[in-house]
Amino acid sequence: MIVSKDIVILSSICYDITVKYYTNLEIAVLFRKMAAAYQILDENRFKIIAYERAADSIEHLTSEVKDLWDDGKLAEIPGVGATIVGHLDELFKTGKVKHFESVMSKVPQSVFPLLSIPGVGPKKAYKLVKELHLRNEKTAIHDLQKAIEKHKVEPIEGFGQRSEEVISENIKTYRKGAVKEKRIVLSEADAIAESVISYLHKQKYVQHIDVLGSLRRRVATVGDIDMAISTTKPKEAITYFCTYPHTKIIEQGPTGASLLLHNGRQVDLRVQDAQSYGAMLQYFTGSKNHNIALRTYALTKGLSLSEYGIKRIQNSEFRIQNKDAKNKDKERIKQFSNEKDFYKYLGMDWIPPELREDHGEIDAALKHTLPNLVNLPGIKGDLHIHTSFNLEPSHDLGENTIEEVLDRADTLGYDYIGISDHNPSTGNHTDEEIIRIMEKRHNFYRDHVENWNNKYNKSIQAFIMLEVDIKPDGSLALPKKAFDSVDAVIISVHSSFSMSKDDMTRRIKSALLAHSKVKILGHPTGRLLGEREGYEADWKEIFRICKERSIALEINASPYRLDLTDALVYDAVKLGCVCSINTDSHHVLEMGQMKYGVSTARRGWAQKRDIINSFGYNEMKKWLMP
DNA sequence: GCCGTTTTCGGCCCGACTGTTTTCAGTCG
Repeated sequence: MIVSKDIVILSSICYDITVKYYTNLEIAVLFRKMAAAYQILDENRFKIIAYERAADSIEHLTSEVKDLWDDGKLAEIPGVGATIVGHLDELFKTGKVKHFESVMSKVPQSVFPLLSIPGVGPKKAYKLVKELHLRNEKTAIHDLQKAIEKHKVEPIEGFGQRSEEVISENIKTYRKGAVKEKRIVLSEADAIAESVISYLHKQKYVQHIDVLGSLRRRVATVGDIDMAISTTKPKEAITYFCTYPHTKIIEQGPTGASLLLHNGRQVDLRVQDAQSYGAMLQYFTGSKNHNIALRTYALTKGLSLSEYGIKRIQNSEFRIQNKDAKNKDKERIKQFSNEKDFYKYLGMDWIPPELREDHGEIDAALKHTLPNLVNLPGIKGDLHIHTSFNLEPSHDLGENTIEEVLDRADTLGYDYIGISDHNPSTGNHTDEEIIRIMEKRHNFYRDHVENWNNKYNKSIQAFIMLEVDIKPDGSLALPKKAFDSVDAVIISVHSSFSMSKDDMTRRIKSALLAHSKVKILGHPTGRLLGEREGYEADWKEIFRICKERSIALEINASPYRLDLTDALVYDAVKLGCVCSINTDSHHVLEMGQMKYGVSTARRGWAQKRDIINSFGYNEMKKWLMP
């Protein structure tokens, strides 16, 4: 979950520097700084929450706030009301917000870097800055460490010997870079989770194990790995969990424990008995915003939700009176052994974890209009596979032969595949050479696929496709005549990523219109998780053309890409576009990564009808080669 | 400061843990 911690990652973006263009992330950071400042100034806590909400919501937006401002649509952002619209207006017009400046002037800037230390929030940071006279924003953490060495923190009111030690330790953790900033991709998180799960399964008193949090929701990147078990022996289970190889026990209590593993990842375990396991799953799956929305709704029905179950409340006064009568409350709590019943009790359908982001799923669950999401068994083929056939491309060849690819497709139960090697390099060949290579390739695949099917008495169909580069000017890196040797093509950007939004939009648009055999736009945003942000483009415009020309948007299933992103899948599907979930495999093992693309599609509310490779072969052929 | 599922005022999610405390504040998820 996003907390004020990432304020410091961008500490170079000082609020008072006047810049003309603010990115969403910069605005989110600015708002979180405002929330922290308000906390220090003891402002109304709901105002603080409002700024944090607005920051979250802006950070996860698919369009740029600046563009919404241009279109006068700022108020459509959830959590952004009249006041913040006014502030953003001022920010975009003048590069600053007078009200923010006046608030910031009351708070020493050196508190903000301290917020990146785990366990240090705005209040503690402020106290430390004030008592220790930490005036320099750039050296604040270093200066704090020095003060700790001289034991100057211990005597400060509200601190003590133990907190001095803890802060010192946490500064070291932060310095090592072990703190949250580095999220990992789903496949890595899966591997860690599987290892812990098999370790826990060795104990017979462990009944159920489930992965929770962002990993269960299949978010593209994961911070902590959350899991839950139901057991008859909670105490033993937690003690046993803490024997899993680790560098540090971060926390250990009667309801769970957190470990820091050798690889720097944190694993949180929650423990519950079987009767309340459903409520626990629901609660720790999140997202935070989904749970807040769900609880807000429940309150209107006089119900209060927690990880233990659901209890009836009369009014808020009653709640306060009963705060100390906790045990009594627990007796009256309605327990749920599974999630379905939990949601049912609230009058709604069970919500698939991938949808739990407070994007309208609660409303849909109440009205019984949740989408029937696409799933892995519904996938009939993979249209983006590279083989080792050497057509002298400008990018990587695949590592396996067409036969090995067909073997694997058979194992995966596919009806068809698309062979989509990179186009022959244009620099090293004349057009005539490329046309000859492409003809040779076509015959090669036709013969080899037929032979393979005859040999094994199978009937896997292969579309002979190609992944063609979109050149910087928007033309395609394949001579017109060479299109005769393919059934259809995927077009992708593989170079010149840093272009202006307008230029990139023009480039992609012209490539989409370049040839009638263009049927798929490959990894549309070009992002590489943890390495490269996707480029910007006018997606609405691109989606519009794709819909018009019957071109699918690829959901590239590589866990390092997941591109289209979930949020853009949502937009695309809503506009009536179709998508194609492809693995872009360069090795047959990667063909197993289809599940990551499927979960991304599900997070984008995609149904079977929105995904072309859930079509059977005949329908697919009709769509791909009209 | 937001928002309307009790709709333009009066609410706003809930609990665990930690450390410094003797009933609570701060932080976290």
